[in-house]
Amino acid sequence: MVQETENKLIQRRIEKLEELKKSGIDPYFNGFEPNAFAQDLHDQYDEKTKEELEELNIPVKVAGRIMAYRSFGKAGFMKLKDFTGYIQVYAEKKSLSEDDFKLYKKLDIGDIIGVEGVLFKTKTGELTVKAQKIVMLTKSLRPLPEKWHGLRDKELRYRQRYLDLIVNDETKETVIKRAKIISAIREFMIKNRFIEVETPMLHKLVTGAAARPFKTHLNALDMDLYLRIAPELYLKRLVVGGLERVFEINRNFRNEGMDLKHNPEFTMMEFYIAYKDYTFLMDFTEELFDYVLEQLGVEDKKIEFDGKEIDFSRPWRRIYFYEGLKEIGKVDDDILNDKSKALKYALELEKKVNENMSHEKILAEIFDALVEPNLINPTFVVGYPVAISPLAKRNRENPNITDRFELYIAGMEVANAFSELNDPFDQKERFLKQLEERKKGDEEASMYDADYIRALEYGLPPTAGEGIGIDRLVMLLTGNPSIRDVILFPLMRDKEEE
RNA sequence: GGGCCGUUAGCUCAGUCGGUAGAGCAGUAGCCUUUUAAGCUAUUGGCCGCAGGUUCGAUUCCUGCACGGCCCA
Repeated sequence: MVQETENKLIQRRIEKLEELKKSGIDPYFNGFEPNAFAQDLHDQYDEKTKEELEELNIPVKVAGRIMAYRSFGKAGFMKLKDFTGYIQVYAEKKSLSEDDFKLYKKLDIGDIIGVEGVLFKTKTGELTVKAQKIVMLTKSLRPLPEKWHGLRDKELRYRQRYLDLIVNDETKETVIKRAKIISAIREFMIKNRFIEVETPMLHKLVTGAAARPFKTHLNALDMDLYLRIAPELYLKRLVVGGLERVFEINRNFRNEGMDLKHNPEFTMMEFYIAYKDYTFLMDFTEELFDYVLEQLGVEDKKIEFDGKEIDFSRPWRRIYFYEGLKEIGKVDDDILNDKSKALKYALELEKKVNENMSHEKILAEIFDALVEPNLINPTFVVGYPVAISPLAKRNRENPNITDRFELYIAGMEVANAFSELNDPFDQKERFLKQLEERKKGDEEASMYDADYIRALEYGLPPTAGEGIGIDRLVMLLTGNPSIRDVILFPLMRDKEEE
């Protein structure tokens, strides 16, 4: 329900809109094209002196939203915002037609206008457009948040992101930086001869990660489907098909809780490269980050995140999973060796575990609680147990662990990678093991994918694959400790409205 | 899922030891031709998140609910 007073503020603007129409002005006029953007004008002319600008007498056409309006009788200033930045406009009676001056006096903060005029510098040296013509382009009917404090309410910022973007420049900067990060990643992949592909979002089977899926239904075929939790098996099918270097940057959907680090839909890059193994991926990941940091202009390889300094200088720390538990988690040997002791310990840590879980899965929960938060600088955790790595290749020396790593930064899991299991017999066994886990109540366990086994029987070359959580990477590089601040429209509960 | 905190004008926030509210900005009416959160004068604007309880009386106290934030799982 629109509040009574808000109604009045809107009502007043609707009246202004009607007045405009009456005086023959189209409040949604689409015939004005700017020939300059705010930031470009500053870049080109900020260095020029007042006198030089007067001499040059440069005509410009700018357009944007009115963010500030300061008027005194027969003249005034407006701050106009376009997608590049801000440019000030000076409107004075003697430089405008009578109609345009009248229009100027009726403008509201939030209106989108076009201005034709010449550049000059004010007393205080600010580059400004002296208006000779003002055109109403879009009348704004709702009042903007306050100019000084802006929009602070996180709930409103997420629900009405358009408003957040109008008012809070940091939000726009995060969006732009996110785009830059993704472009840099894409460039790096393409430079390394990867091919970008898109694989299905609608899956018949839940595979490729340990997570609960969203269910949906295709009416035409009366078929139940799942939104994908990972593209993994499709991408590896492509490697079987001879696309030896593929990557996909796209959304995954996981039906699980939401918090600072989780949104039900999130963006991930997965990539696969034939004839390489997981040790290659560690080096490659370091190079990728190097490239992205370079593109962002981070020269010292250090960033600050959530009050912590994070140093991306190479090489990054590498530690075995079991070693991490012992050395960082201070977990005793008998917990590592005895499932019942591990279970008891995990319960003491208030983790959601039960006796149906494998020993390794319980250890992974303990790892989450005790080791993960302490991995601040980039750290590769290597050698995850087979039992919790159903798609990873076994280590040759120790068949109980896999050639797999996870990358942790600032206490967050940022990447997961391994040498791909390409032995169809072993893969079949692992799938069957997962089915058992499912029967025991593990809803996150993988389903059996027979077609994928068939693909492996044709032959998957030795391949290394990795997934990198893009949202978390963007969080790190933009300094936002909440995933909701790097996703434009994070999922929100419905709020009762009208 | 549990704990703590928040929800008051369009926005940012005060406040009421229980007697139905206030500022700044925005708006409106004036004055003002180089402002930078422009200034000055006057002024409009409130189901104090929703529902119930206690009370002569609740925006305030209690309970429940909704939404959000933080912490834990």
